[in-house]
Amino acid sequence: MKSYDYLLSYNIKPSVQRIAIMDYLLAHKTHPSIDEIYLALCKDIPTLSKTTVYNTLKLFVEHGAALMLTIDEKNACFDGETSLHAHFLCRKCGKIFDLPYTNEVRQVNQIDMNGFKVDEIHQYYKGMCPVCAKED
Amino acid sequence: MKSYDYLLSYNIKPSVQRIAIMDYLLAHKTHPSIDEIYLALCKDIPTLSKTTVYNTLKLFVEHGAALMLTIDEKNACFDGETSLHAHFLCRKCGKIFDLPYTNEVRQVNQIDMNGFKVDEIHQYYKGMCPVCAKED
DNA sequence: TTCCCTTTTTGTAACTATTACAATTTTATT
DNA sequence: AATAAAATTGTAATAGTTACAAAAAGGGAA
Repeated sequence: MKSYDYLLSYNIKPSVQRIAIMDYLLAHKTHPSIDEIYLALCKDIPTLSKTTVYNTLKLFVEHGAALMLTIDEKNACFDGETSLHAHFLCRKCGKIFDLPYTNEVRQVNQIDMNGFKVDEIHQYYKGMCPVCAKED
Repeated sequence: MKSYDYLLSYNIKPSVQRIAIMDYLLAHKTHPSIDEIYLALCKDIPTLSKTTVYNTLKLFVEHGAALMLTIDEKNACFDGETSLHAHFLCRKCGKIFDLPYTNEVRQVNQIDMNGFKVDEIHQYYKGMCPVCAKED
């Protein structure tokens, strides 16, 4: 019941669908898209609607329980790991990797940069991952 | 004829449409979307097709003459300023602002991070801009 | 339990952004 | 002027996302 308590800690009322989606996010650190999550969970919850996946992830993001990544212009991707870290998109295999965060700006909560109130930071890198680079 | 030579310097063959689009990008540092560019240029080039705007910006990005921003999940935005800088999206007014780049990682060209070959870096902030923050 | 109210989920349809593609137009070359 | 190559255009298709109303599920109070 890990996801159950995790959701509660973010003030999200647990439900079968919400727990399943959070379970998936916490178990699969591959930054899955809506479609991936939907297709994977359909097997267990045959009545699952894609709209629910959309609604639920939107809810998670609003409550800070997940991050939405826009590093891949094709699909929004989601990350259950909400601590400060960077992302790398491999142009060849399309996978998204976690990388250490190297920015001077580190505090996400309402820090003040010349009057700009920042509440969310993203650090995106694109290029080729070690495996794909070796294949070249 | 600034855009003309600018395009040539990126090995892009100039055309009426390409020059108009690059002119717009260089004159409007507001990170416009495809639609904004299309609607703005339609007045001058009534035959302009939205497909051309898509094709042209894709070409610009491939040649390094422009950047595609994915900070706003709704629309891709484009930036004629290709030097290293960060972007800030205001959640209230939706505008995108330039901010100084503060990352330790500074070299875009094929630097090597633990085997990850990076060729593009994005630093995105979200929150509220000074003007909108004052209105609250 | 049953009734009633609220929340969540679902499915369809609508909408929007983007891409594919073939036809047309323009440009460059001989 | 004729031809080939490149660029542009318009339409149609695709894909991702959202709106919305109906159905289902959950949660007290009588």
